[in-house]
Amino acid sequence: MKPRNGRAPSVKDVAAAAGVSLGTVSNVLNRPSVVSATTRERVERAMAELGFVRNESARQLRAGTSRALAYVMLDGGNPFFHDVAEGIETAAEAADLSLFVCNSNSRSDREAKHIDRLVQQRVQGILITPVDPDAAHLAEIAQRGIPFVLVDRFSRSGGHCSVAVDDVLGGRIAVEHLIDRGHRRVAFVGGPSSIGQVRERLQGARAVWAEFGMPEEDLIHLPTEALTVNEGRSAGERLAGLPSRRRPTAAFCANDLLALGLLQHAVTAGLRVPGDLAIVGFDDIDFAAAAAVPLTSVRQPRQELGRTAARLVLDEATNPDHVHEQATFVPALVARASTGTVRR
Amino acid sequence: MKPRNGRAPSVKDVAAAAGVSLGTVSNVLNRPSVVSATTRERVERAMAELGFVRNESARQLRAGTSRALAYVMLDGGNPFFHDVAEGIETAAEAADLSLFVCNSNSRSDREAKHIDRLVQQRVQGILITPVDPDAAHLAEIAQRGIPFVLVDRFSRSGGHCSVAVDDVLGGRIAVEHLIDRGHRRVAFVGGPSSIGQVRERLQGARAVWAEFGMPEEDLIHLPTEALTVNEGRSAGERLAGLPSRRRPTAAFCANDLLALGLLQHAVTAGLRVPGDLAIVGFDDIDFAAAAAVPLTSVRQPRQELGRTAARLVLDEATNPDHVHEQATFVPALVARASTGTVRR
DNA sequence: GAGCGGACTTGAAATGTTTCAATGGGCGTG
DNA sequence: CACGCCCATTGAAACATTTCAAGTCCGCTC
Repeated sequence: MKPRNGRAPSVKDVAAAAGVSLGTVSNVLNRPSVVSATTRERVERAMAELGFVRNESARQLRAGTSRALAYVMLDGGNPFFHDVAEGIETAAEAADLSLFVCNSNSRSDREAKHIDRLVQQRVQGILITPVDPDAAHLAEIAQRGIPFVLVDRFSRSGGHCSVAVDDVLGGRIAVEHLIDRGHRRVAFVGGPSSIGQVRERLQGARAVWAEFGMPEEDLIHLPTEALTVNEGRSAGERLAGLPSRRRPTAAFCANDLLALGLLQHAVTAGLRVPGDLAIVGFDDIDFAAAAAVPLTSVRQPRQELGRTAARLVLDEATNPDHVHEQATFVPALVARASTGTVRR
Repeated sequence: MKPRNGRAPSVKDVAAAAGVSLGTVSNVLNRPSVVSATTRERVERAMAELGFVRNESARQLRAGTSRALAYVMLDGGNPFFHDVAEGIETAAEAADLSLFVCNSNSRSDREAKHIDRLVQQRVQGILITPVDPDAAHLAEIAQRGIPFVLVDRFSRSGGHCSVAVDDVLGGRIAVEHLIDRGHRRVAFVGGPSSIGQVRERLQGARAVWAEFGMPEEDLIHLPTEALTVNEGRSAGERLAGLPSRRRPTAAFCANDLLALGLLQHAVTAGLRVPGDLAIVGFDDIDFAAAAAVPLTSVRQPRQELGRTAARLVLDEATNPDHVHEQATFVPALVARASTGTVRR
C-alpha cells in the first residue's frame, strides 16, 4: 500500500495506475464479468497497491440508491429489542445491506432526530418501534415514500406494514395460567397505559378473568411509570404494602424487566417465589430464564419478529405490487419455576 | 407538501420554487446568517412545501467529510456494551454527529465486514471493541488514516488510542474482597483465555492470592468457552461436581453474565448464596444489581468509558497535534448480598 | 481482402451538493 | 454626481462515482 498523501485514492487514480479508463475500473467494481481477465487483474492489483476503497457517498449519489436499512429501537437497555435487531440484521445481511441501529431511549425528540438523519441518508427502509405510533413524524416517512414498518406495534391506520404479537392473547394466556395454578387474587403490574402493549395485555388479562367468573376487584392493577427493573422493584414495595386480605398471591408483569425487579424485591423481602408470590413476565428475554428463580414468561418470537419486519420492508422497497401487511404472531407461555406450584 | 412525483426534490427544485439561485438555497442551509431575512423565509417556505430533505450523500461527497462516528461492539447481548454505546452516543450527540452502532457478535468475519462498510462510508472515526485486538484489519484502519480507538482493550502497540479499565487491579480487588470475607478456597470462572480481559483478571486474582500467602491450588480455574449466562450455568455444574474437600466456597466470575448463570445454577441446586457459595461478578451491569440475590461486582465506569473513547476519537479527527493516549480507569468493588456474610 | 460480429474498452454526461470568486444594487460620503 | 463600500446574491466548478452509447480491435468467413 502506498503512503497516504492526504487524499484517499479515487477510481481515477486507480485507472491511471493501471493504465485503463475510468469506466473500466468501474466495471471491475460492478460488472467484473464484462472485463477481460488480464485487465481485471491489473486493475485489482492497482487497487490493492493504492489501498483504494470505493467512496460510498459518490456511489450512492450517482446510483441513486443506498445499501442500508435502519432500525430505530425503543429501549436499548431492554434485551428484547436486541434480539429483534439480531433478526433484522440476519435478513439484512442476506440481502447484502447494512443495518444502522439507532436507539431512541423512549424519547420522542431523539427518535425524530434519528429519523431525520436516516431520511437524509436516503436509507432504503426504516423499521421502527416508536415511542408513539401515531406521531406525526411517522406519517411523514410514509408520505415521503420511504418503505417503513412498525415493529412490535400495530398499525391502526393500515397505511403501512406492521409486525407484532397478539398482546391481548398474551395477557389471556398469562392470567389463565395463573388461574390454572390456583391463584384467586392476581396483580397486573404495568404502565403507563399510554403504551398500547400495556393496555392490551391488561385487557386480555381482564377478559379471561371475567370469563372464569372471578370478581373484578381481585385483579388488581399496580401501575408503573415505565417498563424497567426499577419500576418493578417499586411495584413490589407497593404490593407488600397492601393489607394481607387484599394482597395477591401472583403477579402478571407487562414485561420481563418489571418481573425481574419484582422478583428481586420479593426475594429481598423474604417472600418465597412462587410459594408466597408467583410471577409471570412477558417477552421471555434470556435473562428471564437466567433469573435466580427462573421466570415464567409469555414468549414473543423475537428474532422472527425482526426477520419478518425486514422481509416486509424489503418487499415494499423492491416490489411494485407491494401491499401493506399486518403480520401477527401468536405468543406462547413458557412455564418455569416462578409459577411452579399449584396452590391448594 | 407537494405530491411525490418519484424523484425527491433537490436544491435546484427549491431554488426554482423560491425564485433564487442554487447558491442561496445552500446558504440558507449552511450559513443562514449571510442571507437576508426575507429571502431566507421564502426559501424555507419553498423547502417546506416541497418536502425537501438534504441529500447527505451529495453533501458528503462535496464537503469531503461525513457526519458520523461508528462503534463496532463485541456482543450486543451483553448490556455492558450498551452502556458503553450510550456513553459514546452522548458525546456524539454533543458534537452533532450520528453514531452507527454495529455488532460483531464476537465473529471476526462480521467485524471485518462492518469495518469495510464503515470505511466505504468514510465515517469520521471508528470505535471498536475487537474480537482480536491484533487482527490485521485493525492495523489497516489506522494506516488508512481513519481516527480509531480501542474500547475496553489496551493498545499493545501504542499506535492508536485506547480506553480501558485496569483489569489486573479488578481481579485483585475482587479476590481480596473474598479473602476478606473469610474464603480460603475460591474458583475463578472464565475463558477462553484468548481474551485479554480474562487473562488479566485471572492474573490479578492470582497475584493477590499469592500475596496473602494462600496455597496456589486453592484458587481453582474453571475455564469457560465464552462469557455468557449459559457458560456460567455449565461452570456451576462442574463446580458442584467437585469433591467436597476441594469445592470452593466462593467464585469470582470474569463477567456478570457468567456470574448470573452461576448464581442461577446454584439456587436451582439448592445452594444458598452467599451462605454456601459467594459470588463476585465483573462489569456491574444493571442486571447484576437486579438479580434475585443482588450480585457483588467489580464496576467499570461504562458510560464514561464510552464518553472518553468518543472524546479521543474526535480529538484525533480534528486536532492536528493529537497524540495517542491510553486512558485507564480504575475499577471499584460494589459489594452486595451475593458476598454478604463473613465466613467464621 | 473486404466485411462482419463479438468482445472489450473508452469518454462524456449525470447525480445533488458546497464553495468561492465575481457581480449587482443600494446607500452614504465627499 | 461620482465614488467606494458593503451586503446579498449568483453562477460555475468540483467532488467520486456509475452508466451507456460509441468506439476499437481482432479474428473469422466467404
